[in-house]
This record gives sequence, structure tokens and C-alpha cells, in this order.
Amino acid sequence: MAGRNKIYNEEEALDKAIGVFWEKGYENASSRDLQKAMGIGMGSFYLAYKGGKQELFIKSMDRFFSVYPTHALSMLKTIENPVEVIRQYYYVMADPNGQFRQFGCYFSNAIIQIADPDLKNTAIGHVVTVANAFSAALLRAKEAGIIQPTIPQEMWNIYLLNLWTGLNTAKFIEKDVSKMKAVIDFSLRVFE
Amino acid sequence: MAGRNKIYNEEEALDKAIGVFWEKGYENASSRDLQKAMGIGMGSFYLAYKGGKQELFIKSMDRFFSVYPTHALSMLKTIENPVEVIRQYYYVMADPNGQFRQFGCYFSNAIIQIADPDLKNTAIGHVVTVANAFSAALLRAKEAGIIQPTIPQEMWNIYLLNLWTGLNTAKFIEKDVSKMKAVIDFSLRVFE
DNA sequence: TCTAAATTGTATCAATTGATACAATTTAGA
DNA sequence: TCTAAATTGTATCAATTGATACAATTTAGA
Repeated sequence: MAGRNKIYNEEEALDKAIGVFWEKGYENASSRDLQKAMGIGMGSFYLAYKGGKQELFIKSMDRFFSVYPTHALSMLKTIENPVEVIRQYYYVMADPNGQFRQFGCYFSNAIIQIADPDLKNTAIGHVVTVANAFSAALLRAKEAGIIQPTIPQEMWNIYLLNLWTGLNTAKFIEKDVSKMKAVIDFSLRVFE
Repeated sequence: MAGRNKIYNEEEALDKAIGVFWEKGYENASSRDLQKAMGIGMGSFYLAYKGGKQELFIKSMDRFFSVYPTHALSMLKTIENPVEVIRQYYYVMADPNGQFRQFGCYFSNAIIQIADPDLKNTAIGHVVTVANAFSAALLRAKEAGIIQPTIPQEMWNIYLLNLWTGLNTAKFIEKDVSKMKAVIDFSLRVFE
């Protein structure tokens, strides 16, 4: 494969793009905003992402997924009680000073902000994957007798997703983190 | 007050603007989109809304608030059990074929879609007002012995808001209305 | 009937948008 | 060393954006 080498690092550039999308939202992030942050020009941009902004956003979601939830998902395997892992995950999401700051959940935001079915479904796919992992861990814990959920099993996924995406909006309404945490604790009791 | 009369009806025009904002989202609704739907031209638009799109959106939220939640809020006074009113309100929100269709909650969407603090706070103000009315009715019902909530009273508001805004996103993930309704029922049990 | 105020519609602006064309540059491998 | 392929950067495009200017029109009240 002859030819000039890429002068930029693809993953680093994707991370920069995530920053722009996250802060400004999909629509408000212009291709020039993205190029500037990614440190690449027009030529490289449309060479790497022939589908333009849309393709870049999908790749940024894939990148986000491979970076952020990883820690929680791996903890599910080492920590005995999955409810504690979920709790911490939700705590971070509800905390204005945490990793998600006031930007909110990258995927939940996309579901509400974007009409394009491809982008919306990509975002949905990622949150569902995480929710599935949560549910699977909860099931293992239930069968091991560690937890005694009072919520019917077929509701676990939607209940978790509903709590998750609710927090993403409610954190803007209730600025007191301790109150948000109290609601998370109360809502997760149905699994304990 | 001499001068030409308005050729358009202000409330009807606002309703048309709501339709555009609701379907396209704030950013994607251009001033020309709005003018076309409202049936007015540039001159009238910027005469009536000197603050442009921003001012129009705030007025559209006020209009939305004065039209849509009214029915539920008045039912709180006639129906004995407020939980049933809240349940129906949430049912409608989660139903892709209901009044809110796939557009979602006008205010919840705004909280996620819009960065502008004025617009965001207006949206927050309206959902909080509705949640307050729900909580007040629940308190009356509790004191009357109609319901025996198991959730601490200081959480009522955030819990209701969290459920509400969660449904607004989760309805895109779980398309089966009956499953959404099951989660609503389960989540509202803490008030019964 | 006259007049000043309110409303309307058209023309127009500069800035920004997503996107393409293409020459210049770089580089692996023959 | 040569060559074809890959990458980069600049120039440029038409379309759309929010917004203003202003002449024309309408109308209530003196």
C-alpha cells in the first residue's frame, strides 16, 4: 500500500470529534468545527469519512462505546453485586462534575436530538447492549442468591433503560446531586 | 391604536410553530420553515418576535403549556385517585400513536436539545409546574387515606420527573406500548 | 377626510453550511 | 530511482441561515 501516511491519529481524532459532538450536539457541530478540533483539513475529512458528518458521528458512537462503558462492564465480572456497579454508573451519569458533566449521556442525547434513523438506531443499539449486560449480571446474581429482585424479570431491561435515560434529563432539573443519588438508590431497591 | 390589523391569528400561528419545532427540533426549524407554516412573512415575523426564533420558541412553550397539560391538571381536581390521572398522562406520552406521537414531550426534548439557558430554564419551569401539581394532588390523596405511598415524600417530584423524562427517551427504545405501560404501572406502584 | 401608527411583503445582506475539485505532497514497493 | 497510490490543503461551489431595510398597504381615531 503505497502512498502518503496519515499525519493524524485516527482514534485521537475521533476522541476530539466526540468532544465537539458531545458539547454542541449533532446538529450544532459543523464540519468545520469538527475538522478544527480533529486537526485535519477538508481533504482528509471527506477522504476518511465519505459519508461526511453522519458517518463520522456513527464512528464516534462506536468509539465512545468502546471506551466509556468498558470499565463498568468489566467490573460486572469481578464485583459480586451488580447492583453496586449499576449504582455507580448511574451516579456518574447524574453528577454534573463527573465524567459526563453537563453533556449528558452521549447515546441518550443522540436518541432525542437526532431524527436520522441510522444514527438513532446506532445509539439505541449501544444503550441496549449495556442494559443487556446489566440484566445478565443481575440474573447471575439472582441465581446465586446474592439479590432477590422484586421486579419481574421481563421488565429489567426497560426499567434500567428508563431510569438511565430519565436521569440524563432529570439531572438538569434537579441540580442537587445528593437528591439525584437518593432517587437512584430508591429506584434500584427493586433489584436488591 | 391606529394601524393595520394583524391578518393572522396569533394563537393559530403559535400552534403551527409548535408543530414545526416539535417535529424538527429547535435547531432544525429554520425561520423560513416557521414563517411558511405560520403563514406569515419576514416582516410580520420579526415585528411580532423581535427576539427571532428564540423568542418565538419561548412563546411556543408557554402556549404549549397552556394547552396540553390543562386536561390532566383539571382532572386532578375531579378524579379521586391522582395516580390514575398521572398514569394516563404517562400512557399518552409513551404511546407512539398518541397525542405526543414520536415527537416526544415538547419540554423534555427542549431540555436535551437546547443549550441556551433561557430556553432550557423555561422548559424546566413548565415540567416542574406539572410535577408540582401531581405531587400536591398525591399529598391530598394521601392525607385523605386514598393512597399509601411507600416512597418518601421529598422524592416524589424528582421520581415523577425522572420517570416522565425517562419514558420520553425509552419509548424510542421499546416500541411495544404494552411493555412501556407495564413499566409505568410498576413504577407508579410506590404511590399506591 | 386626513394622518399617524401598525402591519405586510419584497429585496437584500453577510455569514455559515455541507460538499467537491484538484494540484501539491508524500511514500511504499517495483 | 521511478511510479502509482494515498493523503493533504486550498479554492471554490450553491444553498441555507438569521436578520435588516424599507416601500407599500391598511386602519383607527382625530
